[in-house]
Amino acid sequence: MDTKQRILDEALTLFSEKGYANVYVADIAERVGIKAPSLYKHYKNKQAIFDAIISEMDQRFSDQAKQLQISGTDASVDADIYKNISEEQLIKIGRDLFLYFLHDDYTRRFRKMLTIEQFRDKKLATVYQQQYADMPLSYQGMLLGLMVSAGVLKTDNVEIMTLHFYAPIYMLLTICDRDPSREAASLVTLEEHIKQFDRLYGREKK
Amino acid sequence: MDTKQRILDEALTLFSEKGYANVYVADIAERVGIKAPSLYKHYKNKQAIFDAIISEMDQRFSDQAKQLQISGTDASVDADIYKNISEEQLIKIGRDLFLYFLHDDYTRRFRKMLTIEQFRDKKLATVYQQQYADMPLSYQGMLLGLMVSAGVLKTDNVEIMTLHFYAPIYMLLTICDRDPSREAASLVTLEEHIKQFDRLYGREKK
DNA sequence: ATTATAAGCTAATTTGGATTAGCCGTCAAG
DNA sequence: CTTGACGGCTAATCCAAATTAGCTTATAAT
Repeated sequence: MDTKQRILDEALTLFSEKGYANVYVADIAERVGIKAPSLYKHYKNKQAIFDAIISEMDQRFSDQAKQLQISGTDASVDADIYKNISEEQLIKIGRDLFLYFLHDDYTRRFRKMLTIEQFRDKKLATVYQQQYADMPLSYQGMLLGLMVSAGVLKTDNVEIMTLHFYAPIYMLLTICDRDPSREAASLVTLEEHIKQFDRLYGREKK
Repeated sequence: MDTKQRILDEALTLFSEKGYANVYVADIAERVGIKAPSLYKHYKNKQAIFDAIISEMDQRFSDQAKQLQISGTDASVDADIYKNISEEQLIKIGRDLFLYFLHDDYTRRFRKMLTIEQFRDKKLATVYQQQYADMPLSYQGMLLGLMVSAGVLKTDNVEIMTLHFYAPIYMLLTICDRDPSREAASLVTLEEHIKQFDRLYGREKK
């Protein structure tokens, strides 16, 4: 990774831990292994570093959205995948979503930074909203909707069902962001959550 | 309210909107209607203002915890209140919880400030965790547990049931914090959530 | 009445941290 | 081989904000 990119990377790490205002350009430089004034060979000023992070994020997120769109259409094409989905597979979906959000380095740092900065900038609030509320809900909603069509799950309100699926995952995620030592316990809870979800919405009632 | 208290109040408002580092003592002073140097007649420095807010918060929260403890014990004494609880009453419980968290001025500002500062200070993360995750879960868990005992709700895992009740409320709350214009829609969703919750866990399956 | 204290003000002062100036070595293109 | 762009450095400089100094007024206690 070249210096210009490493600056973004280290800056993002620091911003996600302390917030923009509490990070000194000297800190960023030190982590990159250069002196503060050298940063200015790459970016006009501190704000420009932040802006570059945001536009990189925009890029990644829109790429990702496209990917989801595609895999979304693909998924609806061979919807019969979901006909015979098992509880284990449902657990896997939830667990993968959770662990991706929690461990993917970029995602995790972006989310934490957005968490800190969301109230200062309406745009950031909107990005957060889309990325961690609206988009997961609509994407998961589509998947679960397929399962409803396939008859694996049953409900007359897919939206609320999706909320019931995703909100606990989201909440556990914010808990682990705040205190990573709770990850193990959260994974157990997550699994129980999905089992219960499956029992509640699955065709067979016990 | 005397000046000393008004300083805390205005500082909290500003901290909850911009975060500690982005608030200037001159801003706080202006809102109080005095000049910045006069603040120092009341507090040693900016940090002391923040600390005073935190210790006031500690106080309020521990008072509140005591209250809940008491009303908790009371509630279990006359547990039969919950025998005949209706769907409307369940909705009211969720709605009241949601609107209290969302509109109570102190609670709302504290929560937003904690949201911003949580990653900088382990103690703040812990307070957030207790206040908006663990305590609501244990308190609501107790209430729902009573309803299970009373036979109104049915589950073999009260903890997960409580998560299913509370996590959507929590998520809608963070959505509204981020964008208050979504409050109306969130209230509708909230109501549907609880109706569905009641159907899922209620004794009568439709 | 006198004085002490509280609480405000204006005018410095201090300071931390971002930014700029200007110099130097390296290396690729001509 | 030489030049110019790139990316680094040290040593200023600048500036916004926190904080301090020191004066003033009001009020309450002696």
